[in-house]
Amino acid sequence: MKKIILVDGNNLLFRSFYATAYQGVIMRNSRGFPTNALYGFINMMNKIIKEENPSYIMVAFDKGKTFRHDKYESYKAGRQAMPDELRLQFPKAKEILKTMGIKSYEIDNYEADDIIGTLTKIVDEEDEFIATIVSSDKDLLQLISNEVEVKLLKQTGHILMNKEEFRNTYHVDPIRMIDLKALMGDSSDNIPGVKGIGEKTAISLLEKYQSLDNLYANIDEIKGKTKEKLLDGKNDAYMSFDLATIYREVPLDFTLEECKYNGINKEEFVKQLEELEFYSILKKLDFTDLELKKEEKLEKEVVKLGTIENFKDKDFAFYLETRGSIYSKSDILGMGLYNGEKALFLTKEEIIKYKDVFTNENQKYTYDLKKNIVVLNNYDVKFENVNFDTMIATYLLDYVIKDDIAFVAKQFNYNIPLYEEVYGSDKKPKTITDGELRDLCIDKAKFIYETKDKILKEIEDAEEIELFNNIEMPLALVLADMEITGIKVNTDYLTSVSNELKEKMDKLELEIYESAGEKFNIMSPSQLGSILFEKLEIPYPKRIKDKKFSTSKEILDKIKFVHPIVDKILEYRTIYKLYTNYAIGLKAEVREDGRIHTIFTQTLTRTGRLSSISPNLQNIPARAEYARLIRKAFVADNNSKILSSDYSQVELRIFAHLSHSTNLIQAFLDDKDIHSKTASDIFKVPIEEVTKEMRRTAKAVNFGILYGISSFGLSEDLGIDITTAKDFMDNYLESYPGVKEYMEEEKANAYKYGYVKTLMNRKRIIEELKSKNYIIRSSGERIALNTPIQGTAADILKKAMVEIYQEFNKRNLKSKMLIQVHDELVFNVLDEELDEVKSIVKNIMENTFKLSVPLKVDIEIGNNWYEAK
DNA sequence: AACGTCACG
DNA sequence: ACGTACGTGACGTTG
Repeated sequence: MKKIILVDGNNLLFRSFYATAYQGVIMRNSRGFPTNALYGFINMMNKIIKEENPSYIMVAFDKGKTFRHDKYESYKAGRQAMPDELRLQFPKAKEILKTMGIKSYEIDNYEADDIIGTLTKIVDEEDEFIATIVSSDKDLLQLISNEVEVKLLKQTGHILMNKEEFRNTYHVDPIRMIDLKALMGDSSDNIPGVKGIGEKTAISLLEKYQSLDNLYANIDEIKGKTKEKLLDGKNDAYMSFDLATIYREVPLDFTLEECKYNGINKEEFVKQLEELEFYSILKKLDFTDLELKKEEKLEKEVVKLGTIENFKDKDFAFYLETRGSIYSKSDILGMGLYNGEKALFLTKEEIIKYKDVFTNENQKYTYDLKKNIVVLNNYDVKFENVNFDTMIATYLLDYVIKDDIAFVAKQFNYNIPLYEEVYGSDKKPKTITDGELRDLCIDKAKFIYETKDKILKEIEDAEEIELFNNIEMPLALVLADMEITGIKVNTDYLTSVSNELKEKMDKLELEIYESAGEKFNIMSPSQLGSILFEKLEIPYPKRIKDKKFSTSKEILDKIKFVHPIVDKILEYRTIYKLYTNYAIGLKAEVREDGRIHTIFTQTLTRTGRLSSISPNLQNIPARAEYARLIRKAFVADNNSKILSSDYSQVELRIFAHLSHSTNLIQAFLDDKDIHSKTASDIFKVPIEEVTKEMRRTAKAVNFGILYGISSFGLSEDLGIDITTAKDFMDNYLESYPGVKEYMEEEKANAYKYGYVKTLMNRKRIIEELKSKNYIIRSSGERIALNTPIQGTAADILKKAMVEIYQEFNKRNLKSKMLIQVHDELVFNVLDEELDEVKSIVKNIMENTFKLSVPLKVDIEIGNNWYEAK
């Protein structure tokens, strides 16, 4: 039996194009040719070859308007014209296939589907071949037969759909995919289907009637609204049936035998990959028999090398090259400098030797200033008058930052090799010569220097210059200081906690094995699933999706009364997490100085928040009382206290301000307990009569508002039914006039401009709103509602941090800001400075930004982080 | 490397 | 009808 692989080429190119284009990123080579679709396409073809080791393979493409367009005007009308960036990549894809030894085929007036349909028809009719179709388009599932299966591509990986699998999923034969589409439609192809009928209804109807024809023949058996919809939509249904039917009589001028896989022309393939500058793909190929040319610069312009003298009285850009993903644990490889005329490479020793150039009066520009400060602090190298950081600037402009300057440079058509291309992976590290290193560092500095004005102009145009100059740039210095300072940790305490936890775990483990009647890996969701739901036969409390049992807390909570093992597993997990992630994990991060130095990533989140890594100090247990004890490990220095200051309900206050809801604003002016006040409003009882339960519910409603509410989400969160959740929401909107209008306006503006802004003009582009997919679009709307709130809160705390830092410096205080946790700041405060610091912090945090409601800050003091809360 | 789970705001 | 809350990071298992 021979097997042929049939690939839907259009589908593959579209997918890989939009995989990155959707984020606003279109990869190009150094000549500006777009390459992102080809990148995914080639990787996918390589993967297919590797997985299938095919003897026969062909790739089909669409060509011209099809007979479907002639017949139905609206066909694919909803689809936007193909972007130029994608269209340009098609001919290249076909060239590459040729080089790969893979037949590609297209014929005027037919789509790739039709070509594949015709070939599988041949496969069905003869006896020699079987076929595997590769695509993410479910339409092709109609071609499944005894001889034909579909590798249905998913976001990651794929599902192999054969006749049996299809029947399991849709409860009808594969050919009924057409009938299914006729009923439910397909928005991406503008196939209307029957209005009001979705997948669920369509499947259940077909399960009963098998086909569209039979359904309409027995239409009188159907009652109610569904019948009405079906009758109203009968024409649409038959038109959709027609559109969804793959045409299987395309006049092909070749045989299956002619789709033989010829094998790759390596030399030519390498040339093509080099032209596209796909060095990472090149590297993965095992072409040891070929002499791989190093990335040859196309007539690379020669940069004049200078001496340190050239940088003593001119503005310049510098880039510090380090090796290692976490800069605080990285090696310094050197630094590139560029001043518009001359370039210079400095070794680590030279950086230290010439450190004065970094503190002189000249304007300086870099990429990731904070990294420079932190890494070189150990060598007493300081930085002054660095007023432009490309990483921060492009972050504010909502470019995609991948912590790698090369990634940003690519978006400005600078072809700097990615970190991984230069240094390889942890597993397969690559070496770099001194010359390569020098050129690389200089290229990076050059990129910073040459794009600075352009980027600054973009910042000004986006009205983000104040945010940039007064908040984000100074904040880098604040964060650098926090990272350098670190927080003192009581390691003995962590050790005793971990011993205690280990004991508990061992005990629980034995009890669980006994209860289960066998040993198994408790932390393996799949093993745990079979123990609970198969061996112990605990009924699974939810509809089973694709054969897999979830063992999430949500599920286990539902069945914990059925079997005593469940509670033990929940407890085991809690303790396990505390043990590995916190007790052991944190201890491993303590440096020689007895302190933990986290890294605050300033350019990662889409909302403007910081994040914290290695370790993450923003998710230290706070909610469960037992777990909170971990906080005792974070202690004050000698003669000091830990001071924690946190904003009370900052996001709801911002929401009150943004929505202009007078009722909400008044509640904050009166300093009411906001959740009780909300409870009193939605349950329509006086505030004194609000019960704990009502307050808890109201709190969830308030969260829902901040996240861009849906009644389903609220009902899931509270474990109530959707109608009740909807009632709560309606009552809320009724009680707070203006809120609904505000939310509608915010969404409308987001659609209009394609982005939203915070009160300090931080901008977030929301690509999701352009999606044709309802789910993605809805998610975009929630983002549009939440980002101004979460982002403004981030803005305000960042502004406060900068002012507090500057005030400490001005007064020569020795107390230090240590940690930021989104609405909380943690300080080490010297005993004699306690009163002064307390008043500075409270005053600045509450007054740094004026809203129509007051900002309220609570301050706690203790010997460790646990006590200061 | 991706997924599941769970810690935080 | 669709399938759902917003923003993160780290761990273990599994393919």
